[in-house]
Amino acid sequence: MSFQAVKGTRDFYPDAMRLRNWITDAWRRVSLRNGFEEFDSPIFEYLDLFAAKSGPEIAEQLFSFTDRGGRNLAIRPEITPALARMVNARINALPRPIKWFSIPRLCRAENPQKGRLREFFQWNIDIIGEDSPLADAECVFVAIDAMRELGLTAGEVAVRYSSRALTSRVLAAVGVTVADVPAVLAVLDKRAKVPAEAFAEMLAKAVPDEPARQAIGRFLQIDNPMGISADQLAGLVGIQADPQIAAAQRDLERFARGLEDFGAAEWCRYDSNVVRGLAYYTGIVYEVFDRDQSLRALAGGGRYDNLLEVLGGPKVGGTGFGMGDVVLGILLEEKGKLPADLRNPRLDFFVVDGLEGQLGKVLEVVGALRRAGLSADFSYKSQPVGKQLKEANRRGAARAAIVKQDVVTVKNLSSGVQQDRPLAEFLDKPT
RNA sequence: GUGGGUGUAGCUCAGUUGGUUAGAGCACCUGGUUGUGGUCCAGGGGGUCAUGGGUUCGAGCCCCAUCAUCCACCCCA
Repeated sequence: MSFQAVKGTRDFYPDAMRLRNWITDAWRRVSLRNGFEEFDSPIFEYLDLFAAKSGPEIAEQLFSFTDRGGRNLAIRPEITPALARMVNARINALPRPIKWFSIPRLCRAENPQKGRLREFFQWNIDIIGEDSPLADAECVFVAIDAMRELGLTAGEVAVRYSSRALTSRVLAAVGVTVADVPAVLAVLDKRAKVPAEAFAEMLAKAVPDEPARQAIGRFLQIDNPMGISADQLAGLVGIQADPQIAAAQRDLERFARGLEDFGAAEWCRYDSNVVRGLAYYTGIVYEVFDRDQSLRALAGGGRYDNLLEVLGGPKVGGTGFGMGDVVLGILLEEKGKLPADLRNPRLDFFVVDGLEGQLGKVLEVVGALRRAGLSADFSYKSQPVGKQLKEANRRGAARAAIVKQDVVTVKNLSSGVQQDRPLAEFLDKPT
């Protein structure tokens, strides 16, 4: 009888674990320096929490089960509902804006393929209780800050953003009913992913009215809706000017200016094709992509002003993004960004028995080093100095401490330089 | 759920129209050599050739089924 890891899951052997930590450590570092606090939630929740946010169909796409008390539970496929739940529970006590981050382990019952597994880690950055588009801009800045931290450049990844508020209002203005807007948005989301004819066909099905379709086409051509007035935009599309459209434009404009002030503008551009699926987004939305666009999105996010309310809280808006470890890992690997020294664990000292037969003294030295906060290891086997140094080298030790009668020879294993020191002194002050 | 590709050692892969006890490199273990390491040499462990059936005198190789995995579609919080 032999077992293997479940479909779509990964074992993290030490090599892979170092890589995972390298990424999550960077996420954590970046979060903290941008003023975010870490939180976490249980790995399973009531199924209804996810169903309330995403509809009952979601149950098919997550791992759910019934506990012995008859409760319907599910492993979290995302952490945002839990975030909303936690914030709602203390909404009046938390100082705002609430800037929180998390690096949860998530599971989704989908078929695995490139960049998509059934279990993964996802970095989440959220700002709740701040309506200004500057909060959205700050989130994008944080995403870019992380890209840079991991060694990626503006030539390798890009952020594409748009405004769901603007797009929705324009659709309404050309005559798409409120009920049909989600379906049309779903079609727009396909624009860059399917051939032009296929897109035209899908759009014709969703919007039977020919003039309305042409107006939508004109809107999609606009590549700088924040650089023109509401009247100009209305004129270009062929619709009536609308205060809500003007408001959405102003938000986009403040968002774009914020990105510029943050020094992040070169990473970002407006793209009307960005819609973000059928999610709960209400305002600015964005995705981070590799420039070659050979992979899935590295991250996606946007503003969600109704989510807390939908989950039983007050109408407090939020904005944020999620970034998964899988696609990011593939991109970093493909671009050769993984640091070479991830191959070896760091070891400050490897303690060598220089006289073969005084393991006790070796342990004494190892203990002293470890108490001093240095990483140190040794060989269990009694063997010649040469073999021990071979092991030290294999273990990636920076230095070897060769213990003799009353002397320790400290050898730098990269330069080969070595120096004798009295044992007592070394034990007292190893560095 | 649908379609396609691939399954031989821990990893990357050889394996001739089907022909004895299935191989290499890397990794691992042991020993030797190098003044105290990175080199080099020798040896070793490890494979029911994914699984089950079939064809054949004979199957890693051909056929069928199953399973796994990868890629794409659906979906994508």
